[in-house]
Amino acid sequence: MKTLTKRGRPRKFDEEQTLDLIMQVFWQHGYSATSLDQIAEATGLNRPSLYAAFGTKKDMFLKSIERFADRMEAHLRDAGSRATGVNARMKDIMAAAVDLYTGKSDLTGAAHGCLAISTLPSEALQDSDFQLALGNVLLRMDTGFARLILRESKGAVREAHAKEIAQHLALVLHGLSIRARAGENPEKLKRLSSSAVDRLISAQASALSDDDRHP
Amino acid sequence: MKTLTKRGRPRKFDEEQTLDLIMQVFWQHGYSATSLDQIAEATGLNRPSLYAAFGTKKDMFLKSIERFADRMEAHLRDAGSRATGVNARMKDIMAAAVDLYTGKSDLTGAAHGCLAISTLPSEALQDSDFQLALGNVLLRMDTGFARLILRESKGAVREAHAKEIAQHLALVLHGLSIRARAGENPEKLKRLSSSAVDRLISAQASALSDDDRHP
DNA sequence: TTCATTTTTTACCGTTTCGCACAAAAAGTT
DNA sequence: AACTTTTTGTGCGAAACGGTAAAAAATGAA
Repeated sequence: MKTLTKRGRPRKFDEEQTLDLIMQVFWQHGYSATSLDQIAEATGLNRPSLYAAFGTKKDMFLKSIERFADRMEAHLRDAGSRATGVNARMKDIMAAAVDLYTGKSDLTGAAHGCLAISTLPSEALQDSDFQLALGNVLLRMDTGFARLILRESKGAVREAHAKEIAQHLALVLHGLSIRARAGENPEKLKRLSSSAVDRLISAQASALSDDDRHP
Repeated sequence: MKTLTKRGRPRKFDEEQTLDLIMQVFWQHGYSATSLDQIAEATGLNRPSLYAAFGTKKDMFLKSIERFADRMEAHLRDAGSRATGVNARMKDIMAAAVDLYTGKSDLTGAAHGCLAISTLPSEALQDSDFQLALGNVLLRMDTGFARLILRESKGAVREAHAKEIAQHLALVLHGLSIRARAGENPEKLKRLSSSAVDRLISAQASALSDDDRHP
């Protein structure tokens, strides 16, 4: 049994929601352009407290990325669990992603694009940990989409084929993030994602989800 | 008539190829993580000379972006001028982009992705000039692709439709840049781009280029 | 040679950066 | 009340940052 009541001076901040604040600073300014003073001001803490709780600036950034990836996956998984059929599910997922990218989600209130796609690439070549983190985000997206396609097609689509479609969808999603970061209109991005899903999935319609659409 | 022979001490560097070197430093490290000392070392010049010739760090970066966009457009335009039919042309363009992104082009020797897509997004929210530059790059890509589709379809595709397809292709292209920056395999990326083009364009095959494929 | 002009070079300025001592403060424990 | 433990606040310090002033060097013109 560990101690239930801690010994020393109590913290005046919640670690989880402080990490949320840290994440938002990185989300807005990227890694290199973010200073610890900015983070200190945004969280109301001073640098030694931050360092004690989260480690170095790099540690904070990687923890923010992982946290973002978790939130993002939950957000999209939730959005993709209502409609029926790959096409409709993917449209919902893309629309939810655009909401998140353009600040209509609860994660942040501004049009920041995807934290990982917006901030990791510029750092990826000077620190292999960042490049690896970026690769992990991509892989997570690929496998998530591929699983959705495989599960929904009930064996009508081979695994290699599903992986390919999943990567096509991921390519489009990351392109959407770039455009959101450039300040493009949310509704326009949603229309764009919807038509892209139609083109990328409807070609496989006969093999995928005719059952769902003509029950 | 202006003076043909300049008056003062002659420069010991060529402005054009020096800007190429500057561009490569930004391409590798991004904007914020690049220091003027790094640029000075890469070019063999010292900071005052750089400042006199190219202005501030921000000026150098924006000039690098514009230069890259010009080079990129020429590179892709050239690649898309050999085959016949939208599908084949777009595949060639995508393959040429992957070559450029993975260091097989003459512009650089390493897998850096797209300079604009890799480095501008992380800075776009703190400086509206950077966000504007990003938007310009996207617009240039969109209109370039749309023009190719319109020209190749000979009136069989309405302009709004062509714009939409062009944006789909641009979304995919930017996704490819992210993946190149993450270090993914060039051949894998080319296969991915080829199948994506097939899916995005073959749906319009009857309206687009049946003539070209069944002459 | 002497002067005017332009570039290079050296050196510096004020700021900001990140990480970390060090001591004060706030709690539980004895 | 005295001690232990943990966090907070102040502040340092060595380095890096972007930008520029001032001097030295290299050319053409007079």
